[in-house]
Amino acid sequence: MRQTDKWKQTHMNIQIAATRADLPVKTVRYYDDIGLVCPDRLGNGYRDYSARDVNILQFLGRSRSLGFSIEDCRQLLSLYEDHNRASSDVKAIAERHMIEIDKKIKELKAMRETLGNLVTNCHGDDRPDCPILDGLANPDQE
Amino acid sequence: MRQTDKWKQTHMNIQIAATRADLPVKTVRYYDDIGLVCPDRLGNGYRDYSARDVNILQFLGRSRSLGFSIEDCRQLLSLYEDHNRASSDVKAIAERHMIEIDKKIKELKAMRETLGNLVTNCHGDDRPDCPILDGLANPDQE
DNA sequence: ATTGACCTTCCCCATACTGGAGGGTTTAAT
DNA sequence: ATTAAACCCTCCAGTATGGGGAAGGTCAAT
Repeated sequence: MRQTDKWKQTHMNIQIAATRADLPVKTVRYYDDIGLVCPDRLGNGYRDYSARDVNILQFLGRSRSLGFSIEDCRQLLSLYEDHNRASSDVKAIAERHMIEIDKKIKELKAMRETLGNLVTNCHGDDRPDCPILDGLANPDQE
Repeated sequence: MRQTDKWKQTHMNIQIAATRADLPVKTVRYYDDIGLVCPDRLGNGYRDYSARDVNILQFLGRSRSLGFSIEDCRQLLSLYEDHNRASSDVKAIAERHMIEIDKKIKELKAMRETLGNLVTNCHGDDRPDCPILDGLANPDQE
């Protein structure tokens, strides 16, 4: 049986699990190292991922792609697995993260605007005078 | 003479230089380590910053605050000091950086929207059912 | 038996600093 | 003159999230 035919197995090596979760093998190994997803081990020392492990890896992949930190993910995961959780706890984490994202967007937009002004004013030819450098050297000059 | 009265000196210790450039002392020392701003040294080994060094530190602070990487800053600095530069070289760096910023803004906005939808749908009370966790577990479900 | 594709651990690398330990120097006050 | 505070120095380790690669064990197919 080839590795790539093992789609219906419930136990698999790291590469198959990583492929199913759409994550790099290195990342999956890292998540084991830091105690996020620690699969069973086979007699030869190989990691042995279950279908449930893969589910959790996918959950992590999606959480990370939404920008949650590893520590946020750890909390979300623990809530995910706690069927007595309060949804307000989840919402609090997500809202806190949303505020962070909004803050970053705002910062980037401010940078982008300043930079855009400088770039617009720079003719960008062979001559040395450059409003971008002038602006970086002294932002208060007009 | 107190340190804080040394505003008119053209040679100063690291703390005064850092204060003038509005940068942490640690950062200024780091910029020396990586060869960005390497001041003279006094007989006792202390760094001795000139007014010109402070200018450059300010230039760096502003460039960094616009999100330029240290390596970008190194190039901008070298152009800043090269009076035969072509402004097009500066503009190219700035435009490349602007594209990066635009990309990040776009990514963050996408995250923010997805997250906003999840948060909006979560009632956020004591009950365990939670659209946020559901969305993270399976993003394709409605 | 061998080859190639797996798997393992371990260590270094990246960004741009930040914190702290351990120790020398200068300044101000006594 | 002494002492304490406030400087300064270098070096090491850590942050977050993995990526790259070496050295070596295992497995499947030829």
